[in-house]
Order: sequence, then structure tokens, then C-alpha cells
Amino acid sequence: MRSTSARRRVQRCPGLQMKDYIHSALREAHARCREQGRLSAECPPFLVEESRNPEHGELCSNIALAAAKAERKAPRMIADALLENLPDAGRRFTRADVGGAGFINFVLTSTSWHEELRRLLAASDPILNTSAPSGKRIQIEFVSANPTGPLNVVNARAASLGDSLTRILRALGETVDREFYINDAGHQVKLLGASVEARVRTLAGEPTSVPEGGYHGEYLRDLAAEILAREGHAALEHADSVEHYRDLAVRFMVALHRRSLEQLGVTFERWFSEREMHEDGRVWAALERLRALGHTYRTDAASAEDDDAAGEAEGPPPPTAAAGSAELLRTTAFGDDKDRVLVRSDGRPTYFLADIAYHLDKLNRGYDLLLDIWGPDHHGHIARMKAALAALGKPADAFDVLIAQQVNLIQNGERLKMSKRAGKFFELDALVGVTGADAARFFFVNRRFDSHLDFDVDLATSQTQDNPVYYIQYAHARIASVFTVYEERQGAPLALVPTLGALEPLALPEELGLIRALVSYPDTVKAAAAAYEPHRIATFLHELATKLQQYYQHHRFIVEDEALTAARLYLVRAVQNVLRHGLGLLGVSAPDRM
RNA sequence: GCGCCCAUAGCUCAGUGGAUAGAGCGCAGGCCUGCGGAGCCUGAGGUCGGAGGUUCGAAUCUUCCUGGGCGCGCCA
Repeated sequence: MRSTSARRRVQRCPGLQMKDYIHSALREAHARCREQGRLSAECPPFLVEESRNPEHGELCSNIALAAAKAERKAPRMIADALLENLPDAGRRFTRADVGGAGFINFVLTSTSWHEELRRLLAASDPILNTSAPSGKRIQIEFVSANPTGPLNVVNARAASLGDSLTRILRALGETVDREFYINDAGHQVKLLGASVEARVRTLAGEPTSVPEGGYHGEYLRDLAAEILAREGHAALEHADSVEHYRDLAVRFMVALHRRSLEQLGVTFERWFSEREMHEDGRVWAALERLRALGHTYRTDAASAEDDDAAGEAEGPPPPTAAAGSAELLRTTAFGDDKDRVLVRSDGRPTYFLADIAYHLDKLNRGYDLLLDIWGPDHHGHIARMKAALAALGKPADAFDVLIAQQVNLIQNGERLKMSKRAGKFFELDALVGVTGADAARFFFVNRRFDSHLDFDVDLATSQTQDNPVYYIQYAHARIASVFTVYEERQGAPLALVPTLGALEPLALPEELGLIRALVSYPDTVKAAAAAYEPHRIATFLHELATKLQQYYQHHRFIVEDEALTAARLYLVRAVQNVLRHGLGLLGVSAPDRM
């Protein structure tokens, strides 16, 4: 299968980034110290990062602390030795000194920050493609809800997470496809078909009750009316009526899901049918693979009472089926705490076997990394799925599961209870209808996915400063508005890329602080990608918007001094670019006007 | 009983082994003739659930305990 994610072409940034510059200067200093015999061990891995506390300079490194153990020397002594040997060919920093436990702190020249800003503005993309993509083909499977009812808020959370991860990974040059697994085989969808049939018959004047355990939702009434209108009484004459209605119902429900997800701005490269896998033999093929590898075994024949369910399996029967005995996979040999059934004693495959076949199918399609997002009620399945793939000889790092935890809805400061009355609110459509897609997307990825989420519906709906998504969007719109004013007065837009000299007037702490924040953006995105945590971007954007608002509050951008005006506008344009880019990674719009 | 997730300010939550643990809301007090006040500033508020361990250094890693959520089917 082809990748639909076109590898983004990103302009490589000219010049060396400051952190890289300091990193290599420190490595050089380390090498010199070794030549002088002041240090003996290999250079350890170390970090160069932003200082949190302004008293600790602008950037800092833990190299001396990292080296302390191997050198058996106090970190401060090592730091002093490194400082004496620290090169600065580019004259990029004005101060480098040792603080605290042995950190080396750096204060950069303003010009260094101006360079950074110019590099940002010159690049076509704020990520700058500084990281090397893994080259892996990645597939993220999420939502994959049963087609028996409407999507709910947990599905919405999983959708927001999966889609944002896709956008983040793609922004870093990775190849990613999104997939939705449709559970259109088995008992539940058959029951769905029977429920629809009962509705159609009732509407046609043949009162029929919905079967035991069937589905009663309003949405099925709509479908039944549609079927009757289209097929008339012929609808009642089908020989395989349950299958007929099942197929119609599944198609209807999948379309409903697709529409709900599109409303949230989430689309998939592929919708994968479980039933097709049963029908064309891929499920039994997976079983045969496991058999051939010697990882399956049979239980003793079961009692005769199970027999009445036999023969209901979809697709061809299992090869060499042994009537009356179940077939299990020895998952305990691969870290599971219990062996798991693959084929029931009546000959039907379990959901687990189909799932194994599905994951095998994904790997056969050429994916190197499968990322599944599951609900909290499925975490018990991780061990068995990993065991199954290990049994098939697949590498352990080819499959990972993220558990998106439950969602509590908060309204009027109180937790909404799941009930018939409130139930509607737990549906994706109802929630998004109230909050809008932007707020929903932002709130769903504003927290770590593995914590329970308290979703404050009132806050998400409010158009005030308290609502973080509006606060961030507002910062973006405000910048757009500044440019409108500037262009009206100036009669011409600002040139696209400034000269270094044009940024010279930027000297305020707020200004250099904003540049520092912008420079750290690519690291934030990389960290979010590595940990599969989009919420890091949400946090970053809120901090950046805050810095912008503070700057705006205290300083006018458009002033008498034309050179100063231009410099400030270049700065806020870079801020605007990063805000727009970051919001885009979360699937949230960046409006120019609100 | 076993397994997974969680526990950080009054509330909701950030915090890739680093320095004095941060933000928003709430609370107390201040700031508006301006490019969008849908804003900004100051302050109070913490034994990072508890106890050991590893480490030069632990909210972060590890063990145990406590409390909360979820899961332990030949259901999906």
C-alpha cells in the first residue's frame, strides 16, 4: 500500500543552531582537557537546554555533572577545567560561568538571538527539519468503535489524540497512516441487523420486538424508515434477512461514525473491515501460521451442549477443525499470564484470533511500527497481543499501545453522571455541537492521555480569557490585526525575510525571551513525538501566548521609529507562525479574526 | 487475589535524573484615553499520598504500603 502522507519538503536551516553550537564547543573543550590530562574518561552524553531561572543564564549544560562519576572528581572542578578550554569562534556568548552544583551557564549575545530569529523567518517551516526522520512506516489505529452505536467522548478523545500524533509525526518527516478497524463481524453486528429488521417490520405494520440484548437507539429508527422507503415491502422478503439488515446497518453506522469524526476534523487513510478478513481466509491463515510455529494446542473435547452454536462461523470453516475442542495460543510462553483461546469448541474464531490476523495483516502491508490507541477497558489485552506478535516472530518494538483514559464531563462545576437523560451528552456529536471542534480538539489533547480527563464543558464553550484555546487563538488574531493596521499605515507589507541588521533593535528582555521560546519549539515538538504526548504542545502554546500578551501589554509594536517597528513586527510574525503551526498540529484553527 | 493507569497549591493540571517544583482557575490587592481589556502586574498558598532503596543529585528510577479508576470470558 502506498503512503498517503507525502513527505514534507522542508528547507534546511542555514547556520548552526545555538544549542548545537554550544554542544560542540563543550565537546571540543572536553577533548582539549583530555589532551592536557585534566580529564581522562570519554565525553559522556550531556544536555544543553534553556535555563529555567534567569539567574542561571539563558542556556545551561549539565556536562560537568554527567562527567563527574567517570572522572571521580567534583563537578565544579570539571566545569572550571572545561571553561578554561571553551572555544567561541563565533563569539556567540557574552558569559559562560559555573553555577550551583556545577552547571555551566551561558548568556548569549543579542546578535546570536537575532540570528536565531532570522533563521526562523527564513525557513519555510518552524520545525526546520532538524531531526532525522526514522524512515519507518508508521500506522496509527484508533477509535475502531463497534458499529452498533454512536461515537462517545472517549472515542472523541482517542480520535483527537491519534490525529494529533499523526500530524506531529508527519511534521517531523515521518510517514504515518491512520486506520479505523471496523468490527463488522460476529454476534454484536448480527444482533444489530436483527434489531433493524424488527424496526422495519414494526414500521411495515408487522409489530416485532427487538431481540434480547438488541439495540434500541433512535438512530436505528431513522435507518429503518429509510430502508422501508427505499425497498418497500420487498424489504421483508429477503431470504438472509438478518445478514441483509446487518450489512445495511453497518454501512449506515460507519457512515455515521465517519461524519462524526469529520466534524471533529479527523479523517482516516483507511477503514478496515474485519469481516473481509474472515471471508477471504486471512483469519484462518493467521491460525495456520501459529500452528506451524507450534504455539497452539487443543483442549479436551467439550460436552455436547455447545454444539447448537456450531456452523455459524462466517467464511470458510477452519482447516482441520476438531469438533468439540477449543484451540489455544500459548501466550504464557511470551509473557502473558494465561493462555488465550483462538478457536472456540464450536469452531468459531475468537475476537482475539481476528485481531492477531489484523495486526499480522498490517505488518504484511509493510508497516514497521503499529501504534494502537485503545480505551481503558482494553488494557488487559496488551499482554496477549504482544505475546501473539512475539509468537509470530515479530520484533517487540513493532507494536505499541496507548491507553486513552476515561473522560468525565463537568458542567456547572459538577461531574455529569452517565444516565438516560445525560447520556446524549456523552456522544461525540452532542459535545462537539456545543463546544465546537476547536475547543473539543484542544481540550482532549491538553492533558496527558493516560490520566483521567475532567472536561469542563462550560469552560470549553466560553469565549473568554479563561478558555485556553480562545486565549491562544486570540493571541494569533491580535497579531494578524497588528499587521492589518501596519499595512494600512505603511501602504505596503513587511518584507518576507529581514536582514540581520533589521533585527538589531530587539533588545528588551521580553523580546529576547520570546525568541528563546520560539527557538525551543522544535524541541517541544520532538519531545511530544517521542513520548506520543501532544499535550506538551498545548502547554507550550499557552506559555507562548502568555509571553506575547505580556509583551503586547507593555510595549507598542507600531512606533515612531520605523526600524524598531519593523524589528518588532518580524518578531511577532515569527510568534504568529509558530502559534499557527502548533495549533495546526493539534487540529485547531488559527483565525485572523475572532 | 492478580494485572494496568493515576496520586504535585483550595480546584484542574504541567514538570525528557538536575539549581529556589511551575501554569490556569479561585482568593487578596493594583493597572484601561493607545496596534483588539477576550488583557496586564503584585501577593498569599506545597513535608510532590506515605516509608525504604539506587544516585554527587529523585516529583521523576526502584521496592513496599495507602487511596482512587479500570481490567481479569470459549464476549467484542
